Amino acid sequence: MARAASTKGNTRIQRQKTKQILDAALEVFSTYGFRGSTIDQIAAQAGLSKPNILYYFDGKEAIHGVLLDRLLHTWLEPLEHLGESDNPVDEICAYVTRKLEMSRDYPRESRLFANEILQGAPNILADLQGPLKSLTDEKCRLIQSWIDEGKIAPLDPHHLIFSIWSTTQHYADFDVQVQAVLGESGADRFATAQTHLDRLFRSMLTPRADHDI
Amino acid sequence: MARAASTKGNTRIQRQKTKQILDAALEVFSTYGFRGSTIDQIAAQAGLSKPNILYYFDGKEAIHGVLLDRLLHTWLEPLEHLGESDNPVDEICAYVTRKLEMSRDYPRESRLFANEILQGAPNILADLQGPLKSLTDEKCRLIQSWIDEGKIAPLDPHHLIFSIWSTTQHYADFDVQVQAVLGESGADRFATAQTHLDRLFRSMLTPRADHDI
DNA sequence: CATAGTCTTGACCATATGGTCAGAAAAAGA
DNA sequence: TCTTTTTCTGACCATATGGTCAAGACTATG
Repeated sequence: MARAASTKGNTRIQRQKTKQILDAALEVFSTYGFRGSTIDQIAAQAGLSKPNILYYFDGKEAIHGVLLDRLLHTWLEPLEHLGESDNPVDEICAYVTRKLEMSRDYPRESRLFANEILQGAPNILADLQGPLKSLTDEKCRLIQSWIDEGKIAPLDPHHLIFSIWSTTQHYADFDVQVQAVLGESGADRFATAQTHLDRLFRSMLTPRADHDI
Repeated sequence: MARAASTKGNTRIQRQKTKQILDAALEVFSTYGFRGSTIDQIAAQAGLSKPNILYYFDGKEAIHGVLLDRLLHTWLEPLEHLGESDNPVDEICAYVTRKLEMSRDYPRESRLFANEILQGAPNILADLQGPLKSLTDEKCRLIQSWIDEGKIAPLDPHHLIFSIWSTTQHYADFDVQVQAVLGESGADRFATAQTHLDRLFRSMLTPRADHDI
């Protein structure tokens, strides 16, 4: 009867099929973007018929919407865990590591997000200006306090976060380019990236004698 | 009569209209991606009729192809200028600055490129594996020589380049997010980013005493 | 100004795509 | 088993979109 507009989850079959569809949709949307994807593609990927897809979801946009909702949650989580610490440099580097691991383990989510932002974030602009901005501002105040205490080198917290996001997500969003440029030696790209990024941010964050800068 | 398959350029009108169309197409493609864009959109943006667009180009894909060709040239140029220098740190930082300026001045080109890579680079994969890889490898050897001479700190040249690309292009590709997070204070985002990135890469590149690492 | 060549467009076509629907098939209850 | 509910599908519809074409409008030039 009356049920959630876009997410069924009562029956066993409903749970299984919705999951199946969302996984297929993530695969397709993250590869071709929203407008570049078709319900038929999603159906084929999920091994279901098109009308069957539309039996579980109210339309192409509804599927996309559910994916974006879940994505935002997943995406914000690591930053939420950036907390108080005796050693802020390690704390931030741990965040970098975590973000890189997400690029390695959830590249589809990263590309879905990138696609959405690239096209002007038509569906998640409010979330960016609301929850994301709030959380980011909060963490920037924390970082600023570390700077004031002299625990990390002085820098612009917001841009530090942008640098972390961009460098780590690059390995998911631009993986094709990364692999093309690295060629044969690209097999261990995430391991070498980990070493590189840790060194990059550690060297920037570690406070040093005044005369160095 | 016989003329270039996709680029007319003989008559004055031809030059003007092709330019007009390419500019409109860049606007549209960079915003909605290839499959998300329609010839009608491009026509509207260019102030021309759809058949008129198709009079100058052999189809949607041909327009996209021309844009990608030009893009690759424009995109590789800054890296080509990374050359010998007494002060490698300044040289690399100048490259960072140049890349950031390109994000500021040519955001559409950056997004067109990002869209193409995100979707698996179907049209430029060969260029990535060929010219781009060659150029990158060459510059990495140069960077490695600087490392060997002790002029810059030891690091992975390829990943250094990835970090430069990602951090600078982020300000074009993810501008919506950057502005959402920065809010009111985002007006001077490119200026503050410049300061931040210069500091970031300078601190990583500057060699220091062994005991520091 | 007449003519050849260039440019432009309204009308049209074929296909792709999002979405609907009536009814069949399968599960779940009784 | 019989009934009810849920799940599934072939056939279908309306629209959007890439692309064509014949004919008209314009431009340069002899």
